Amino acid sequence: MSSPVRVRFAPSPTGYLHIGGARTALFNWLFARHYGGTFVLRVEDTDQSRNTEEAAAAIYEGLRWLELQWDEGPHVGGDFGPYFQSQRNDIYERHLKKLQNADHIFEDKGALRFRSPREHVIVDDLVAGKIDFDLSNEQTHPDMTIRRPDGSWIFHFVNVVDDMEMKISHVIRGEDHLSNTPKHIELYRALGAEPPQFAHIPLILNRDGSKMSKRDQGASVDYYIKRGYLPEAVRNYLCLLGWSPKDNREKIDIDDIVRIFDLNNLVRSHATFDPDKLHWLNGEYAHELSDSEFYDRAVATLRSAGINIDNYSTEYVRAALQTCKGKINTFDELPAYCGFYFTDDLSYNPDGVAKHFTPENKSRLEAVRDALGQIDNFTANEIETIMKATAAKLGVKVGAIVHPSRLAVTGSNAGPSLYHLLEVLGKKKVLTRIDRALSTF
RNA sequence: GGCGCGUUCGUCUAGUGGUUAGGACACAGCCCUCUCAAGGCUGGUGCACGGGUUCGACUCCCGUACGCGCUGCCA
Repeated sequence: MSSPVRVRFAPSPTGYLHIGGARTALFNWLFARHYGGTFVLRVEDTDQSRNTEEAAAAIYEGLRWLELQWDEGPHVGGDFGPYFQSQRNDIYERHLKKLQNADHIFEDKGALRFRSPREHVIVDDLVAGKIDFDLSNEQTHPDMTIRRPDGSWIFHFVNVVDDMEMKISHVIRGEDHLSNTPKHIELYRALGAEPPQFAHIPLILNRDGSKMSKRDQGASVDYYIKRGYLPEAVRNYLCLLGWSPKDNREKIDIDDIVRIFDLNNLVRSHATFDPDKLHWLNGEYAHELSDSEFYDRAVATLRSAGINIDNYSTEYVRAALQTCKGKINTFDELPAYCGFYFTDDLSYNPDGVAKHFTPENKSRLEAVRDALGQIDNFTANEIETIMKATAAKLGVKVGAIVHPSRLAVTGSNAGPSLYHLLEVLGKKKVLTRIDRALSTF
């Protein structure tokens, strides 16, 4: 690569960061990092909406969350600003003048249009390959508008001017722009500039094959932030959509990806977003969080779920959460998983009641209560020993008393290790809960 | 309609003329086990279709079908 690598992510401030946009940003970022280039963030707010900063905030937040730090752009500045199109009017005027002087522009009912040279344009795309577009027919390829009668600019023109002015070397964007590219190339040429290299990456679709749009659940990065997904996991998953390390790895360190990422090995077909795989991958990351990382995230999740953990000692909360570590894939599963630690007002799972709160289990549960009541040193080890001994005495498998016990104490059929959760709850609470359950039989 | 791009298990993908078509998610079964997970093992499902080219096509060419995109004074 002869000229320095400069790429950009150029979203319009819509108030949210689309998951597809996030991947576009990610691929730009990866490419820049791989080649030691510059990643520019430019806000395409040509429609002059008043709340640009507010609407762009979600984009900043999403990019920061994914740790896709931009080298130039809003908040960080740079030598090619301003980085908001709404502030670059004089630049557009200047280039418009150039085009007008060269007779490339004509007026049409107050709007300005660019007169196409009407030739074939070859797009040599890094992903899609060489494509020949025939723009010679005016009927099928009308001259594009570049400015509205009210003076506002059309995307195609400002996008090209900005990429040119900002010395963008590679335009990496969604494939929905592929068909626009020959028109853009005409503009570059008319402005006397060499077009950048183009790389059009395939789109991300929904399960049903439709394009992911704002309305679709999970189409916004914000969705994953709110649900307590891990940014490394989401970022990793996004990398796997349209790109592959080709060695069967799925969970890959971002530094490794930076090392091997390139544009010429991108997949050319569209990808379907698979929430299940993301969920799994998030679990892979969640399971290897350190104890303190897990604790911090868990506490934040419980707080925002409205679970009152402040009535409990730090020691208790810490011990409770420790029994959940490695058991959940995403943090939004946590409140339901461990809520029983933080309330005495349990409701019993109906299926579980039907299955485990049976007449024959009543005496077993009573036996469990009595046995647990005998324990002085109420630890998981001791509890396990006693439970097994009790089962043996009753002549049943330990599972036969574990299930009703779990239901009695947590209200659920699934959860953390029973012996450990009993220890955390403490003898007093455990006995109270078993008695309460017994009274419902 | 025109133009462009695409099509390998349900999904993400590996594969660039000769492979038992590999991996992952999901799914099913088994093992382990105090539940649920995790982990281990096993299993099923795939080259859109039709023509070529070739000794030989998932791989190359041409069509068809289907999908998606563009065709805006949206970005």
